[in-house]
Amino acid sequence: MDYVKKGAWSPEEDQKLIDYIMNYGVWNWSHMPKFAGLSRTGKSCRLRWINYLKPDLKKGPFSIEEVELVIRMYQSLGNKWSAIAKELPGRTDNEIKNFYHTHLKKHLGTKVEVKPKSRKKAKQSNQKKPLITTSPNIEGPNDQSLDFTNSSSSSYITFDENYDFLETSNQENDVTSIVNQVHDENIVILESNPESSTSSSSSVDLHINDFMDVSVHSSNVDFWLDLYLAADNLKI
DNA sequence: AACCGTTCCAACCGCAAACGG
DNA sequence: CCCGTTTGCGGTTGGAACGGT
Repeated sequence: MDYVKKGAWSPEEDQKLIDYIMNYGVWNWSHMPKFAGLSRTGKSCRLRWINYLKPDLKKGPFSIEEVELVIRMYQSLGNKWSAIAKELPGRTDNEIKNFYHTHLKKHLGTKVEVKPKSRKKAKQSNQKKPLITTSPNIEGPNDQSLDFTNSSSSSYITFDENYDFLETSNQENDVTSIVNQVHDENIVILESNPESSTSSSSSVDLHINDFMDVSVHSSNVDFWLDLYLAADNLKI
């Protein structure tokens, strides 16, 4: 049985694959490695070409529009990565899947953590306030707010002078119509009224721990997206 | 500087669908 | 149809890079 190389591709292998496909095109993945002078399986060659070498691939971080599209399509299609990829030219199913698992999965529908830049500083300063310093949406002189107005819909969470929860608002998801509120020293759990005008049920958990991490749980995509965009803008 | 835990992504694997003789 | 082969898909993982101690 012939030796078959596995693992990371070398630049030389990449060049052989590119040269071969540019000259002869793709005709049969399982036979072509031999002709291209590659000790790889056809499967490996196909994957390398589709996910990394194809000239029309878009490289670099996902744009806000792409992130939004991935989130919305995942909501409607689930883990149909290839179907989602068809809507994002230049992005591969593997790339979208990786992006989802590394950046979105831990947040979407479960939890968003907006962390302070330095836990040490937060602890030293001994200040019980969120370390997010976007232009505060001031409701009163002593209020502190997390402001998400830099995305299309306005959302904010407001704290009073003791950094206790005051209110949260979202243009599309009116969580101010709260029917249930559980509040202990660290956690505020809010549940919006499922009977309210918005069709999507939602809940928001606000968690403030000793280091002033702020975590928001939401099953609402729009609300989550606001948080994602805010955090992204702040490079948190 | 060394170590260790975490994050991220390229690439693998197994399986299913599609193809074609 | 049937069956062997090829292609495509989604889940998983190995290891490099990074950050914290």
